[in-house]
Amino acid sequence: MTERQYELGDAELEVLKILWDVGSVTVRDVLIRLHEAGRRVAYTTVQTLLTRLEQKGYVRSDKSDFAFVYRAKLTRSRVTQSRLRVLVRQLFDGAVGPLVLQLVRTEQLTSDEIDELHKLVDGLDTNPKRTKR
Amino acid sequence: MTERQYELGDAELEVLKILWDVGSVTVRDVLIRLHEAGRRVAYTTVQTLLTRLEQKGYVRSDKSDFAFVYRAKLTRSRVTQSRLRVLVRQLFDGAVGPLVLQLVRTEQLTSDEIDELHKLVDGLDTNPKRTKR
DNA sequence: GTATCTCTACGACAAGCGTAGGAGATTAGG
DNA sequence: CCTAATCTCCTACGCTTGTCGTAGAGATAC
Repeated sequence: MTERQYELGDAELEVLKILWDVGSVTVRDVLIRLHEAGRRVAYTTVQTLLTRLEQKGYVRSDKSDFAFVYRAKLTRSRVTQSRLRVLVRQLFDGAVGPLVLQLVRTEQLTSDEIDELHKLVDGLDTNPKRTKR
Repeated sequence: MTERQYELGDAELEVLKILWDVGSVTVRDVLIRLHEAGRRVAYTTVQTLLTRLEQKGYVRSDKSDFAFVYRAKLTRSRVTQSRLRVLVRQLFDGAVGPLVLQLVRTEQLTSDEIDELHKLVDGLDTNPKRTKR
C-alpha cells in the first residue's frame, strides 16, 4: 500500500497496552497478564510480539540480571493519536469534525462524559488555534 | 484475534468508498476512478477486491448486459460505525467518551464544527434515547 | 553431575490482504 | 466470420500478523 509504515496488529497492540499499564515487564509478566485476561497464548508468542514491537520501535528492552525487561518507547496518546489519524483519513478523508459528530450522535455517553464534553466544547472557541504538531 | 469477522483492508475500503460515492459501478469504473486518484492498480486487482468485498457481504453484484455491476450493500455510516467501534474497543476499552475527549483536545476543529458540536452537546442530556443499532 | 526449569534465538506455518497474470468467454467493429 | 478489446474465472506470489515448536545456554535442585 501507500504509506504502510508504523503499523501494529491487534495482538501487538494488546501487548503494548500492558506495557503502558505496567511500565516494565518481562515476557513472562506479559504472559501472565494475558492469561489473567483470558487470552491463552504461548510464551514464545508473547516473545515474538515483543520482539516485533521492538523492531517497529514501539518498545525498548534491556537485559536485566535475569531476563529481558521491556518498556514502551512511545506514549499511549502518541500511538492512539496516530492510529486515530489513520482512521480519520481512511473513513472521513481526514476531517475530524465529522468523526466527532458521528461519535457524539451515535454512541451513548455517560453523563460525566457529557459534562466533560460541555466543558471542553465551551472552552474551544476561546482557545487560540493550536499549531499542527 | 477473537472476533475477526467483518474486516476489510485498506484497499478494499478504498474501493468501497467509491461504491458509496458513485452508486453502481463496474470493475472498469472503479479502475478508472482509482487511476484518476493516482492509484495505479491492475484491472484484475480491482476485480479481486470487489469479489472479496462481495464475499464479505459488503457488496452485491448483478450481471447487467455486459459486465457485472456492483453496488454497496452496507451504508457508509454502518461501516464507519462498526470500524469505529472496533477502534474504540481496542484503544479506549470501549469507552467512547475518552476518545471524543482526546479528539476534541488534540485535533483542531473548524468553527462550524465547533458550533455543530455545541448544538449536539447541548442537546445530549435531553435526548439520551437511542436504539442499539 | 545429571535432571529440571527458564530464557533467548531462530524458524516455521497458516490466514489475510494487496497485487497481478493467464486462460477462456463475450462483445464490438469491420 | 475474423480480430481486437473486454470481461470473468482461477491461480498465485509476497508480505504481514498471529501462533508456536525446538534447540541451546544458564541457573537450580537434588
